[in-house]
Amino acid sequence: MGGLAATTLRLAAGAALFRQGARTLGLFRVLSGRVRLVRLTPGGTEVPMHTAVAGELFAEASIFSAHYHCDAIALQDCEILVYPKAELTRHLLEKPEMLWAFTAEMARRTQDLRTRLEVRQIRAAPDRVLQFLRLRCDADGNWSPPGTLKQWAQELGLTHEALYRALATLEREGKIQRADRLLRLVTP
Amino acid sequence: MGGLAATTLRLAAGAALFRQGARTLGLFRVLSGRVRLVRLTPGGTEVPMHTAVAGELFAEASIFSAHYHCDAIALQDCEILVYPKAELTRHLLEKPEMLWAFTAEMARRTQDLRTRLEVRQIRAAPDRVLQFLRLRCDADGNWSPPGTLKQWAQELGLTHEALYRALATLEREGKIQRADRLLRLVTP
DNA sequence: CGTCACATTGATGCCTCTCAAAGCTTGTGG
DNA sequence: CCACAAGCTTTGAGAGGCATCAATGTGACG
Repeated sequence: MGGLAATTLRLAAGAALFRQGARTLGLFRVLSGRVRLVRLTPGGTEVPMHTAVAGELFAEASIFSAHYHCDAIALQDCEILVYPKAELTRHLLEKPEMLWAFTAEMARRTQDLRTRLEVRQIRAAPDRVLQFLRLRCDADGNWSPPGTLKQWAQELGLTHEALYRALATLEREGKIQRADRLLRLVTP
Repeated sequence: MGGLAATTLRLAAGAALFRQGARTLGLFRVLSGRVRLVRLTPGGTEVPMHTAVAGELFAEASIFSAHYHCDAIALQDCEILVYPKAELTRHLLEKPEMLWAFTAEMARRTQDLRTRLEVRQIRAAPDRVLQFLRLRCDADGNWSPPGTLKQWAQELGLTHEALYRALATLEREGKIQRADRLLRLVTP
């Protein structure tokens, strides 16, 4: 964001940058670490909506809302850049090509959310994991979860036990291979 | 969309406006009827991403993509307005306030998708239905499903049997009241 | 070396999916 | 006006799988 004033702040692992219902300050860029956006169901379970990694912008939708609809929780120690809402708004309105890029980013978020929804519709845990891997792995079928398996399990909407078992099953069936943290998809 | 060329077309109930993977034409407005955007899981189940009602714009994300990521299926007989992609792009870039409104609409979509994700995380069918109603009902706690209960069940990510049973359970427990198509939420 | 969180496996129960069958509603054609 | 067909609605029975609770192993870090 060339020439846009911004302040940085630090966030310890597990700390909240903002909570659902809080007034929106603006939006954020992750400089280092990872931040997860989660909603809480009435039952109290956390539903991850997005995980922003280093370099990434997040909480875009908050520009158009007076209050946040999610909690933002640091998964690790983080450095965060803050773009104040008012300035950012002015900035975007003055430079249409910037706004265009911003809109394109939001479109990508939409696609990502739709993919999440699609994956969550698959009930069988092994199939859900498999589909997730298919969508995320590189050309060689490799992928590594960024963070713990427990965190990944939340992302998938499974208990961690279910994920462990699913991975064990898939490996037993020869559909994936595991080497330390690396997962390889064995394509038929 | 003032002054933007557009053509209209008709769509019979059940017909597809476009399919996943097809080249993007542009975007659409529903003049009458209802159109559902669905993705297909590898297992073949349809996952509804959005249901556009009369007056609503849909397939916005397609402006930034060469191919559609969803199927668009008419739930009823429909009239659809088509905005060609190239013209629309030019139009949006020339009028920043138009682009701003467009972006705001995308932000709303994002929130809607997140709500969907949140509701789907609730496993127990009665609780899921209840939460859906809480989010959708009016001030008096009333809501009516637009369309059949089967369609609603898909929207909820439940089998229609599970939905019928959940509604029966909720009514038996006095948490909702049913009168023909109308549902009333009994708040404690 | 002790603590704490993650990783893994076991046993149990509940709930949704699946398959099946029977009322009910709507529309169509004779 | 009635008979039939087709699709929605509703309820039943059975099974499989994930959540839950529980216990143990393992790794990192002070």
